Amino acid sequence: MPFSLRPVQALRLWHEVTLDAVREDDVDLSARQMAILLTIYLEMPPHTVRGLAKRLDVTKPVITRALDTMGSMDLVSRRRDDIDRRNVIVQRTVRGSLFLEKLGDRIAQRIQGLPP
Amino acid sequence: MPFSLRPVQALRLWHEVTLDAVREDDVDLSARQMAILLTIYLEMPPHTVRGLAKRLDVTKPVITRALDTMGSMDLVSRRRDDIDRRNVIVQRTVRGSLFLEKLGDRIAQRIQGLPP
DNA sequence: CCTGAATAATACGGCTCCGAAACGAAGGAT
DNA sequence: ATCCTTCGTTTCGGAGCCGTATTATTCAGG
Repeated sequence: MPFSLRPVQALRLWHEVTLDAVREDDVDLSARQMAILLTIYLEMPPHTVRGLAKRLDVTKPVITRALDTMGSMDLVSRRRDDIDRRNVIVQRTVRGSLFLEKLGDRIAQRIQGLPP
Repeated sequence: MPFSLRPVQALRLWHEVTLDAVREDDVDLSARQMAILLTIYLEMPPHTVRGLAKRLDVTKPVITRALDTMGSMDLVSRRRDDIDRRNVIVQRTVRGSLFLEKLGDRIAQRIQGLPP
């Protein structure tokens, strides 16, 4: 039996999780940055700038800048591809893993508390 | 029986919804802006700058700036409180309602498609 | 080699956003 | 009328981010 949720309940879930994140995290990521981060951590590697740009349907500089910012926050890291040195491989970090782990726990916890 | 979800499944849900939003919407809201918008639309009015700042645990200029930006996007509107003219009342707009309605539908739809 | 394609990064002008501090307008108390 | 508080906004220097266009590096094919 699939779990279903009215849109307004879904919005409340989103609201609670977002509110928690704003209050407890020091980082304030945009939707684009969050999408990039989640793609890197959830989808099959390798991740390149071009691939991410295509996946999100945004321009490449958007990805480069987001990686600059999140790299300086130590949420992701970059290295050159040794096989094709034009490519940049985007990699996970310990801090990024912890950040998303916390987010996942928050969402799961909030879903648990929803009306049946 | 409460619906439960592993954190990694919860993250996948978040990922899919965020990815949809990035690809289909022209607006790219930060977590703070989204939290403000959802608070305005889901919680009991009236909403003031000070109240929102307290709710999100951020400074007042953060709220003012976010309202500037989202106001120019026609996602929210402001008017003076006639009773206490120091206050500013934050109000919903048609476009904001449509935006969040779309988001709620997206989340509900993605939850439906999750493994049981 | 040399040329052309592909990749990521950068330059640009313009806008948003930051936290801390100062500001003006309005209300409350006496 | 005069303080004092409250509220939202603005200012400041510094930083991030936008899309478009350009650059540098690398690869692939003749």
